Amino acid sequence: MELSERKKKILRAVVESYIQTAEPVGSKALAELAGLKVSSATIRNELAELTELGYLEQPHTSAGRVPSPRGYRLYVNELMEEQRLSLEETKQINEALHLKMRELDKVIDQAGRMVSQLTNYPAFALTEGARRLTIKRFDLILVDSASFIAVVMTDSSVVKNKLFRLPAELSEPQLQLLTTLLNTAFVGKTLDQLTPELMRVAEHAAGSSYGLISLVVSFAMEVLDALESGAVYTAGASHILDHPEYQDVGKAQKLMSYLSEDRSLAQTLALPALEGDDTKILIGPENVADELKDTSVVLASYDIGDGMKGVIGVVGPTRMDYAKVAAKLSYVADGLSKLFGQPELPPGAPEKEE
Amino acid sequence: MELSERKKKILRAVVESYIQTAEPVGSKALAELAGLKVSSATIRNELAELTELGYLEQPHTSAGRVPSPRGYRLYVNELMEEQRLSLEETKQINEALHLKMRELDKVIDQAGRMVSQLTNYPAFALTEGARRLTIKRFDLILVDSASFIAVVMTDSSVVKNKLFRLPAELSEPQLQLLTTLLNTAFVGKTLDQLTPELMRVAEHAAGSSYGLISLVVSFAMEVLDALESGAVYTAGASHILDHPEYQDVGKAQKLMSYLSEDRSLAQTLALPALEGDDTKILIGPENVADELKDTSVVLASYDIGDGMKGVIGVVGPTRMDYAKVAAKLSYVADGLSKLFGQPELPPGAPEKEE
DNA sequence: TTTAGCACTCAGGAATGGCGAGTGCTAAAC
DNA sequence: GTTTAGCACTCGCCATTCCTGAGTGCTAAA
Repeated sequence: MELSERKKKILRAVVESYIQTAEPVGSKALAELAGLKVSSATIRNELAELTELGYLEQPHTSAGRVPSPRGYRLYVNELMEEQRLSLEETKQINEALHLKMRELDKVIDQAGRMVSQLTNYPAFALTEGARRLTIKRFDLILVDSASFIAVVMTDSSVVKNKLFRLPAELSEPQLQLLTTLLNTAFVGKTLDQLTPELMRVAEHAAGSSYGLISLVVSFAMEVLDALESGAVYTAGASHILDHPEYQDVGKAQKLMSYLSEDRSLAQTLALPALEGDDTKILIGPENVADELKDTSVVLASYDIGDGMKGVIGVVGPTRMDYAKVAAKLSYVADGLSKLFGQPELPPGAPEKEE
Repeated sequence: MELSERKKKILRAVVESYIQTAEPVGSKALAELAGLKVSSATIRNELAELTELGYLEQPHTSAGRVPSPRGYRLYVNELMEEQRLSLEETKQINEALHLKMRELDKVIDQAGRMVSQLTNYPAFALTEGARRLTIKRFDLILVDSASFIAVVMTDSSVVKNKLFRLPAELSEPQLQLLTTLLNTAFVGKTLDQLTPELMRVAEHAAGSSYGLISLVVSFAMEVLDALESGAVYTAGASHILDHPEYQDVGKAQKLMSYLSEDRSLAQTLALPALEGDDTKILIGPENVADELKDTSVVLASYDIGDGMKGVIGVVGPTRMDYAKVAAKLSYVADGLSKLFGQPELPPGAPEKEE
């Protein structure tokens, strides 16, 4: 059954007022607020029906009404107006995203922090790890006679490095030899294929090199493993204390400790978000995780190129300003996608804006 | 005036009991607990004197005693027994430190998290940034015909990289030329010396290369800047909610927001800690920062080689288990120093244990 | 110097009562 | 049929009061 226009209008007013004040809203306040030219009594009747239909709840008999999860759902689906960000906000976001050294993990971490700051809710960002990666190239750079840096590049174009200090001297030619050896024996192999036997063979070919091959390959394996298993960043957990629903320290603590468990976050939240393309909103009991049953989550996914995806999201009380949060979040997610897709333009070249 | 043995014994018992229970401790409980063969009345007299001397405080007339900051100070200086870590704990710490890819920032971040988890207090770790750094070497690696990776190495042997995507093709010889150019013109220069003019000259010498020189040098400048200004990592802020002194959400929030301000953390806490070598304990009002006046901080410094230092620390209520925290913290700090000083041993080589 | 005894203090919890916001229902008005 | 005014009723919140018990300081005896 479709709700009458007036009921919708009232429901919307209840939700928006409650989002602002965190106080149950009564018939009298609504009569003034909702732009309807009816008395509080009429509104009371409507409220009673909306309550019966399950869109509103009453904390106790003599209190005003509060939206139920179902009420929020209806609001989000049908009544909420898409929020446009101000020019200033978009500018701010763009700048923040383009700033700083652009290493994959740094940017994503940064984006999470930014979203948290922007919305005043805790935020998280995660990258999916799924595809089997391989090493595309090894480089060894001599630092001084007793140390060198190994640079490995994966086929997803991520580069990681590590400094190795040696117990003995090493010459440039030796290093060259090692490099060639590494590049012929280990490039293009997945994690499983980098077997101990393979290492032993290569080690043998290298002659007396203090087991350097194994060291570098182990490092490469660590890199592959870390990338394939994805990463989780959280930021701004302390923001939950800003909101009156978490005056109860126990509640706040529960949510916080949930947020700091990277693994459960990834598993219970990443899955639903990666399916659709759009922004997703999960309201209270719609969440799978028990810890989030009275919490809402707004999610947006982004592309990091190469077919891989990530999710960025915000957690807050069900009384969350969904319109604003969703707008900001999806703008940031789009920004991330573009960032990873777009070629690096030299400063002189014409820039594309939209 | 030196305190009598008995007074010390009582003070110590008060501190330790209060650390455990967070409840003011009364004369009767002390009579049983403190291993003294005197009655509660005697203890009352002693307590009264200790209170007069400023080592204890009374929340209100009819409550037990609580250590004052001065009491804690005496406890820390003279009465506290150094805590030895269990073998299991040291093992756990060592493993955690040696795990994972060993990039400077990752390790330090990791160490902070570990300390927080180990102590159940919020922790932070920061690296000092002071010395003027220079770039020691540039490497450009072709990824495919339209992108390359720039690898820069500083004279402190830190390596950072960034992927550049180009709007046009680029060949291996071109890249070689650029590399040589970069290495002759910009190596050994400090941040200030990397002037726009210098860049323009080099750009000219490179001919038509889409302003790539500037791009790479800008990146190098970002790297230098980031390294010179140091970094701050915080972890486990949510742990403050575990402790009853922060049942008051307002207090918790204040401390949390202080902890998330990297800058003030670095300035007000780093300075005192970097002077001495040992573990430092700052109790309540001994802290410079107003936000920490009723909070204690335990600090330990570590070496990251090359004359540079860092600080790792823990924040908690004055009722903190100083002995345990200090032990763990200094163990981790030592571990870090060793980690950065020690050569990388190949797996076959004999390992030194202590 | 230590101890037992005792009157005193005061925070914290339970019990009480008034207040007011908000409701549901009824009956009249549109 | 819908809307409105009126009114009795409910119940959370707040302030007040009272009571209890832990812990104290003081005094006088051991």
